[in-house]
Amino acid sequence: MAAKEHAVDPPRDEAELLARARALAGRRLAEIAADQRVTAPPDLRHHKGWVGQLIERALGATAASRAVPDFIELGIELKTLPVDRRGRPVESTFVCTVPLAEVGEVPWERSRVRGKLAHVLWVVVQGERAITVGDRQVGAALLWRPTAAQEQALKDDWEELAGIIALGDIETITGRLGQFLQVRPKAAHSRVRRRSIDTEGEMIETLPRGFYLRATFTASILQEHFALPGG
Amino acid sequence: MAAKEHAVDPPRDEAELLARARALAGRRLAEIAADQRVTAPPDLRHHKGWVGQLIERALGATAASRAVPDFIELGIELKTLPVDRRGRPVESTFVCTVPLAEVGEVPWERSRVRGKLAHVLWVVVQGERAITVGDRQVGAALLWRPTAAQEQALKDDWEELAGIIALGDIETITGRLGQFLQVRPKAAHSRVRRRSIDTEGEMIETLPRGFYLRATFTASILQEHFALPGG
DNA sequence: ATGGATCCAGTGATGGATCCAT
DNA sequence: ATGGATCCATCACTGGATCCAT
Repeated sequence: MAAKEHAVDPPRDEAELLARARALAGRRLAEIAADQRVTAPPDLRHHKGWVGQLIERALGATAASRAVPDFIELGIELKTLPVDRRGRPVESTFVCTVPLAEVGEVPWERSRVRGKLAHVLWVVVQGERAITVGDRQVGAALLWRPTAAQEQALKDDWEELAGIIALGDIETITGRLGQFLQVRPKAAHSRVRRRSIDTEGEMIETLPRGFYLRATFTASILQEHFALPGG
Repeated sequence: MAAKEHAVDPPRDEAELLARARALAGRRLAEIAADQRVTAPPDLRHHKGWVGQLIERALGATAASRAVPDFIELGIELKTLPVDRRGRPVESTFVCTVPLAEVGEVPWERSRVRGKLAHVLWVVVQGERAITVGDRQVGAALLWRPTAAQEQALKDDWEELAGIIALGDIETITGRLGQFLQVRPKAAHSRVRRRSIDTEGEMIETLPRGFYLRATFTASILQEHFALPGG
C-alpha cells in the first residue's frame, strides 16, 4: 500500500514519457528510491531486477510483470541499460522467454521478439559494481525503433534460432549462436525444467531459455545516437 | 517452516491411508489443528478451503495445489464432505475446472473429471454452521470407486455438457443442467474473465467455470455404504 | 568477455471449497 | 435447496535482470 501512495500516473504520450526519463538523468538511484519510500540494496546479487523496477515505477509504467508492453497505451517497452565508465553496455539485454510451442508456428513478423523490440525506451544507468547501487547515476534516455538494417539482422538471427527450436533441437543451442540475438538459459537455476509440446506434438522437458540482445548490439544503438560526427 | 516440523509422511499404501483417515473419526477439528500448530478460524467465510487442507496435511497428502492426485503414488484423490446432523451432504463437491480448449477434443475416458473421480477417499466432516469450526467432528472415511452404473451416469452428464462447450455455447450453460454432474462458476468473483481458444480457433473470454457433483450424488454414495440393510 | 547459472516480485491458474440471495 | 458468487493458499510462469567461473 505504501507503494501506491506515491504512485506516478502513466504518461499520456511519448513526449511526456521521454521528458520524464530525461528528467531522471544525473539523479542517483538512492534519490529516486527515496521518492518511492524504498531503499537501495547494498548490491544486486539478490535483487537483480531492482534497477529496472525502480525506473518503471518512476516513469509510471503500468504492466507489472505481464506479457504486454510496459507502457500499454503507447506500445513502448522500457529497458534499463547498465554501462561502464566509457558508456559501453556491461551486460546483454533480456528480451523475452522462448515460447517453445509458438516458435516455428509464427513468422518473424508476429514473433514476440519483434513485438518487444518494435519500440523501446532505453534508459542508461551506471552499472559498474565498484559503485554502490544507491550512488549509481541515471544517464541518457533514448526512444528507439530498429532501423531496417537492424531489423533485418535481428530477423536473420531469429530465423536461424527459431528453425533449430522448431526442429526440436533446442538442446543443441548455445549462447554462441546469433550475431546480435542469442538464446541463453532463463530460470531460477539449472535444474528447472519446463514442460511443453513441440511441433511434432511430442511432450518435451527443457531448461527454460530466453532471447537476449548481445552487448555489441546495444552498444551500436548508443553509438549511433550519442557519438555523432563531431561529437 | 513451522508447518514442516510436524509434517506427516505420505502413506505407503491404501491400507495405511484408510487407517489414518479412520483414526481421525470422532476427533474435533481444533484438536487436529493443534497437532499442526495452527488454529481453527471462527467461520469459513474467509477460509473456504481450510477444512480440506487441514485433512490433507493430517493424512500426509503431497500434491499441494497441483494438477495431480492428492496421493500421487496411490492415484487417490481426497475430498472432505460436509454433512448435516442426518449425515446428508450440505454442499456440492468441486471436481475440477472446465478446460475449455480440451473439452471437445478428448473423450470421457481421458477427461479430467473421470481421472479425478476414478478413486476417491471421502472424509465426512460435520458441516453445519451452527457448530463452531473447531468443534466440528470428523466422521467416517470411505475409499470409493464409481460403480459401472455411476460411471455411466457421470459420462452421460459429461457428454451433454462437453458437447455444449465444444460448440462454443458455454455461456448458455446453467447449473440446472446435468443429473449428477453440473457446471457452475469457479472464480474469485463474477467479473473475472479468462481467455481461451475454442474448437473453431476463435479467441473467447468467459467466466471460469468448474465441474461439480450434486449433493444428491454424494448422498447416494454415503447411502450405499453406510445405510446397509438392517443398519 | 561472455555463456551458462542464478535471484526476486508479481500475476494468473488451479485446487481447497463454502457463502448467500432467492 | 441450490445456482450463481465468492474467498484463500500455492505453484508455475513471466518479467525485471545480474552474477560469476572460465
